[in-house]
Amino acid sequence: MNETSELVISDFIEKMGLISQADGLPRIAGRILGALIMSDEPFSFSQLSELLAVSRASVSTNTRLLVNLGMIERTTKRGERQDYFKLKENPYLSLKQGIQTRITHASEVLSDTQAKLPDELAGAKKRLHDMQCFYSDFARAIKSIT
Amino acid sequence: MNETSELVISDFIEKMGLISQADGLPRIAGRILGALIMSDEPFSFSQLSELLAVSRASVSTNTRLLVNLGMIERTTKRGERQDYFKLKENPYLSLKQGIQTRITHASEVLSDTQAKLPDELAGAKKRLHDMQCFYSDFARAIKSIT
DNA sequence: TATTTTGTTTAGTTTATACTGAACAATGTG
DNA sequence: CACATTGTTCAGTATAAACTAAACAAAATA
Repeated sequence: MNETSELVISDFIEKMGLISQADGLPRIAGRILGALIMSDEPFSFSQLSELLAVSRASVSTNTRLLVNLGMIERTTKRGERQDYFKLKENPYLSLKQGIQTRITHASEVLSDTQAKLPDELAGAKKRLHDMQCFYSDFARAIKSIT
Repeated sequence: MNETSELVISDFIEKMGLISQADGLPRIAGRILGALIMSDEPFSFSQLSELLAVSRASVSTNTRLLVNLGMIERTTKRGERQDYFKLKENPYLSLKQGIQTRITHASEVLSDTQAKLPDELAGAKKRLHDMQCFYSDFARAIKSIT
């Protein structure tokens, strides 16, 4: 591993932190993800803490978050007491599902409201309907991704 | 307008605030959007401030945000000094574009990093590639929405 | 010109949340 | 058993963002 590569990698890790933040996840979660994407071997709990220069508490909470999201998984090594972490096979599947959940919820709010309104409020019902169409198209498009 | 409808409407406005928040926008922006969706007539600046019980400053910043996002537009009325606001014709188009921008940015980070890495790091390049595939599929799916 | 209306901007407050340090429990090791 | 290692939890701090009040500028009105 030469110096240039190391720079590219640490750069990528930081950028993943920012992307993560833009998606509403903690910056550290993104950095952990970035580190695991770049590594063939699983990272140990303390390795992550050192590499990213963050507290063990943050490693604990953010790895759990990513595990719950289904993006990484906890592994072990023979003769080792530490927890290890690696990318899951299809890390983006659950990311997709998370987005779907949010869209579905919005879509429900829209159709519920539409149903509750009297027919006199035709304009509002129309606008709600349009918006819901957009959301269901959106949901369908995402569902189509393999 | 009967009482039940008013309740449904104020309920919807609050829910739009929460949805907006989940999408990374200010709660008040969502509430403004909700109010405009429900109303056939444009709302004036001060009407929004009163209806939603928020400061004029918040109305100013959040309406501007929504105008910049292309979701609402500023209008006027003959003989009136106040600004008015109403939903744009296709409010979701630009919402879609915003998502596309974010995805495109992430995709670029991934391909840039991939390009910079030496071929020895085949595993990392593979994982970057997989992730980028997901993002470009995602972008394509969204682009397909009318 | 003085006053009111209107929207913007800025400085400060409030609120939410990311993050840390330290205490802790569980488990392994000598 | 004493001690070290490891991950979690909790209380507190730091940070970022939403929101407000008040000062402000621009324009209409009197």
